Amino acid sequence: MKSEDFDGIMAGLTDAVAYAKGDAMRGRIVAGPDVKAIRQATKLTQGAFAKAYRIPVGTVRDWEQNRRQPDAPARVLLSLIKADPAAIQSLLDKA
Amino acid sequence: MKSEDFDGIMAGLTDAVAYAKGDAMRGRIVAGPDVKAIRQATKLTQGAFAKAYRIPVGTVRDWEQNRRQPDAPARVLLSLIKADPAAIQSLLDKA
DNA sequence: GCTGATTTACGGCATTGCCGTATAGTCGCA
DNA sequence: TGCGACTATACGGCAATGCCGTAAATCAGC
Repeated sequence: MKSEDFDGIMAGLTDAVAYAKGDAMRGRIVAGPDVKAIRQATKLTQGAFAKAYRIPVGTVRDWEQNRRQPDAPARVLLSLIKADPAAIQSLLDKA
Repeated sequence: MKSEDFDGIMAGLTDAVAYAKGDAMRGRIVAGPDVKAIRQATKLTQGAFAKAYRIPVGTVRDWEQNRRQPDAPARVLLSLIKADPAAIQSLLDKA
């Protein structure tokens, strides 16, 4: 198991504990798309991801920190990126 | 020339007049994506378009009426749809 | 002329988009 | 060990959008 996996598990545990305490502080337990996971799947930094898909960095940050929930159109875009990151990128470059 | 063309020309003229009068009422002269055009290229109604691409109808309406400017993530989605409507749809169905 | 479907037009509130900046963690290097 | 560069987290804050609802207008077919 890789070290990132551990981080993921810890995050999950932290959420579980927060949930048990009735403390929603860290974020919604069951929520929208996991932007961080989608981005990490592309192996890009927040900055690179933002540029690649033409989204303001600040917005990506808000999503990853669960400060803001991506709205409907944004969720569609994210699911497209998740489904086929490369295809979306090339489509974007050509456009 | 088709009748729709006339409508387009009229809209253009109306904008030009508004612009000359310094009256921005009707909308930005040079503006964001022409959502209506993008949708019509798919030959779908607002309702069908909304469902197909998982965007709330109300949002599509606001865009077409120039009441709201699609934000950055939405613009990306729209340009993807414009670039390859079919590809995006199938990607969405599979997701 | 009437009817159903599509679109336009608006009111309105909660929520997000987006920017800026300060703090913290990581890594390689002198 | 300490510095600089890079990446990510945290958060303040305002303008603007997302999204819903509904009434009026326009359109297509009977």
